[in-house]
Amino acid sequence: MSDLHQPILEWYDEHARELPWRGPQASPWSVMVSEFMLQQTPVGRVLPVHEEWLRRWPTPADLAAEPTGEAVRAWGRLGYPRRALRLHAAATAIVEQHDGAVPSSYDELKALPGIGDYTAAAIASFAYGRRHVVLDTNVRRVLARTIQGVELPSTAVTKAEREVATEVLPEDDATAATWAVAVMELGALVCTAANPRCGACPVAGLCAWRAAGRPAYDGPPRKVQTWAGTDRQCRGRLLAVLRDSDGPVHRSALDAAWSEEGQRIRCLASLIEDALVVHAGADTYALP
DNA sequence: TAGACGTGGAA
DNA sequence: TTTCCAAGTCT
Repeated sequence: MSDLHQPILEWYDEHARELPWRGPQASPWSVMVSEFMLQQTPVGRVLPVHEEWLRRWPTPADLAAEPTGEAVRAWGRLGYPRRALRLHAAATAIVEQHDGAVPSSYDELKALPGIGDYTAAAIASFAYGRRHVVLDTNVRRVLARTIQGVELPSTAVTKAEREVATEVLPEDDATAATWAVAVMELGALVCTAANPRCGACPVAGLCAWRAAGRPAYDGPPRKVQTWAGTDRQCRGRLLAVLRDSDGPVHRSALDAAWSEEGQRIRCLASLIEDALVVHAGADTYALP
């Protein structure tokens, strides 16, 4: 048993946030919806949307029965709206292939649209108490610091990194599942990327990075996301017009949302290609 | 495997 | 004001 286990498990027991997708009352579907929404989106912005989704669509079948456009609209401003499409597609697959119940195995989950390694492990672990290596950015950062002694993990998950995560995973399913969420929570609340609160950390005394004097990140430059003027910004503007409209909108409304014509046309075409937008009629567009 | 893919809050 | 980035996935 790793020396990290007990302090982190005890810390989690005392400091864990109460979130609607946690605890015994949360359904696997609630967990699944939260995991989709939390992919690259902060908890605070997910909270109200998740509540609305679970109220409106308490089961996968409820969502699957809706047009995909309703999922896109209800996604609101969470960002990366293709996640709404994939969640809808996953719900449809669950109805057709799993009798409407969120599957419990990693392999079955991984086969669903929008579910990669992290999300499959997270749902299996958090919703069903299975033992899995749950390797998200928080866990990677905590292990990079406490064990490897570096400020931040590499860009991509390495084999060695996964081996370390496997080695520190508790043996039994229940403890492994709690461990997974506990390490994530520690990374989210204490061992944060920018200003870690080592004074509040239960394993500060065991941390290799702290012992080394908290050396600054010394790896390849991390890519900076440009934003202004990008296709992503343009697509976001166009989709927002449709999302905020009850029905189809005329082309002129989209023209007003983005002045650069070539880019606007290209982005509208890509939104249609992605099935986030449909050509509703002569010069009118709508959510699918 | 590097790049595309939204959004808004914090420093 | 600008930069960074938050529970990733897909191609």
